[in-house]
Amino acid sequence: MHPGMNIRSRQILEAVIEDYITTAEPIGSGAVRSRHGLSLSSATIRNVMAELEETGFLASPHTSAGRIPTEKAYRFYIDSLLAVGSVDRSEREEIRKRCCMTGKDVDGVFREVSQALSSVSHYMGIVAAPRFNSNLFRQIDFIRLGARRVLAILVSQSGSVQNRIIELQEDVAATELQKMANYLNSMLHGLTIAAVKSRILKEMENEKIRYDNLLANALKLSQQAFDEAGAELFIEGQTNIFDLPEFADAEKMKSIFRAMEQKSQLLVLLDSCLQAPGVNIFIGSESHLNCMTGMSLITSTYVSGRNTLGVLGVIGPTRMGYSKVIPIVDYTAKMLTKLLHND
Amino acid sequence: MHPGMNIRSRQILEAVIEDYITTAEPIGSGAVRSRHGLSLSSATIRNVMAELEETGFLASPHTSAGRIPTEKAYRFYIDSLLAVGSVDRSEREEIRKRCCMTGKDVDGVFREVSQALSSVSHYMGIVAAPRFNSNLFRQIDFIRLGARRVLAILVSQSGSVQNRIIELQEDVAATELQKMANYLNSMLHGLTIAAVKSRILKEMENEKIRYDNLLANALKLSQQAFDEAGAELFIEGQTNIFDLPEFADAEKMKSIFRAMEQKSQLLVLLDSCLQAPGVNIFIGSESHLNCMTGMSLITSTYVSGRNTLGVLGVIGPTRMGYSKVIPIVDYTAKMLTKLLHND
DNA sequence: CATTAGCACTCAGCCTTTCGGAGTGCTAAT
DNA sequence: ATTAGCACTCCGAAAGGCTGAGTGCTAATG
Repeated sequence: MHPGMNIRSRQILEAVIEDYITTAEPIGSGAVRSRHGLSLSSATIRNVMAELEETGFLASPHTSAGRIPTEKAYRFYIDSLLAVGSVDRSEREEIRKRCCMTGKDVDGVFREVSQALSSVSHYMGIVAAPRFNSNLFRQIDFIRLGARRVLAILVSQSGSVQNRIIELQEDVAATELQKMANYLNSMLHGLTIAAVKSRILKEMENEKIRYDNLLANALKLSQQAFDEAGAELFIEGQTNIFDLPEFADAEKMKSIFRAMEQKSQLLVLLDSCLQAPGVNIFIGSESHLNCMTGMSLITSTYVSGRNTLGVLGVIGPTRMGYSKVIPIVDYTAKMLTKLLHND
Repeated sequence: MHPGMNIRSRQILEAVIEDYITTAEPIGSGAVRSRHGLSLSSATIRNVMAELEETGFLASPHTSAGRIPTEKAYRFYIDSLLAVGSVDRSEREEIRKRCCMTGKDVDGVFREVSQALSSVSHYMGIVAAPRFNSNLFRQIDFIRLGARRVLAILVSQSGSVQNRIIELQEDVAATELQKMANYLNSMLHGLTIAAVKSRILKEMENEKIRYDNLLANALKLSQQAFDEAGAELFIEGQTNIFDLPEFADAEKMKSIFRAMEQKSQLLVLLDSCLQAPGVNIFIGSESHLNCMTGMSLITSTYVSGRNTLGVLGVIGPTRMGYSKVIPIVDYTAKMLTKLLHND
């Protein structure tokens, strides 16, 4: 329980927050009274609201407007007041329907899940694909595209496929490439991609192999093939936030789109969620990203066995419908976990 | 030469168009005179401009504003007036620098080219990847992900990689999958993907094969693997158009983003360019897409040998800097052509 | 002593009015 | 044919006024 926060204050704070979430407009004392059947006069509510402003839970845009919740208020709301709802049948249905893999690209699955999140929540859906690095190696293939050009195809245990084009110094025959792939496949079987990388470096030191032209080349090739790629982030439903009144103004739209364009900052934030299993919530500045001003992020992790694979979530305004969205994110993460489980 | 269009009218029309391209504001008779050193009075210019309005080349937003060019004017400008410039050294440099394949994903190459287009033109870059269908088959691979889940990896001659997750009725061993892939690879070698599909259907009719469980299953699998995927369209630099004054208003931003989200309409338009080699220009409504109101599209095709592979281009406002952008699109298309050429 | 009615006060948002400037079309002079 | 001159139009910014929602304070009330 928060100091200086009796039952009545909590009720009023809750009322303000919930009304503000639905209307996006400052809430006045009268509105609290009429919309929540409190047997109090607006004057009393005004007194309480003034108090809540003093303690930092409410703020007023200007003297004669109603009050709006501060980040502190949302935090308190989520930690102490919020009754987390459940996911509607129809929404569950939609998420489930979209969570199917057959006939899709692996990336396509993540994109689809991201779309599901955005469509059900009406905010932006976001899915960070598993870091390729922490995945288990499954297979490598080299395909000769041209005289000096090779396509490397990497497949991980979870089924992610990456491909890289590699330019060579000299021509290599297709049969040679096949041999190289065979050699690498047997050597690297069952290692994590991270381990693969260090193994390749170690092998390259090996005197015997150094003088075997084929193997030396194979290692050089594979080294390029495993070069770190930018982790993939699927953000969908950006146009959803266009309809929110707080982003009606062109300047704010700009800044949000700019922010979503450079995904690296977001990735850092999402990565930090990998350590914290379950649902995480970042309200406004809690994310320490200035691109997230006025926005909140709800995340959850999807796993495979004991391994945390990745993070997904919803980005919306700070006044987002937490009681609805939290269970949606939770449910979707569980669905994706189930989906990725190869029995 | 256009009827009723003498030298002076052309000069004035050109002046209005070029000024409007740089300022985005209606151009008055005075502005034409002062900014273009014409030895004519503004009154004369006014007369000419009134004439140009009659013939449909200019329009005035209201009585006491200057004139803005119509689509007809842009069309005339491009067909008859425009001195197509060349690409600046520094811009060529940037495009060239970005057009490199090593270490990239195949899709990554197209995305990068799209980014190059947007960054150099300051509008939106757009690249349609080659239609998988018209590509030549190179290789198929099946990887067993789990008891009833198989990952199919398709590689085309050009190096595009597609992967599909396929759910099976029953478990299939990895060695079986290998055999299936071998069978398909030898059968389908050198066909176009379109031919592959019909070949598979035909084979499935074959009585002998019908009763060979392995082969029958292989065909069923491959059929799913070759199921049409949405063609890929890479649109980059959407935030560039935020800075254009004509899209400063929130409503217009919305509509553009909505339009870019559903890429299918654009794909149809781009597909139509596949037939017309070289640079194509669609001014405003010429694209017959209402999502392109007020926007123009400049495209060019990239090829491999005699085959047209795909289309790339730039989307900007109708008042875009054609003399700059046309050579950029042209140059980039040629770079991509060169890039994709496997010697 | 907590609660409430009453009241003066504030201020964003909207509407209206005003006004200047940029640009036009027309006419008469060159 | 060209141009100077002039009356006219109309956008858009600036300024003023009004309204209504909402506040804080005070004094009355149970």
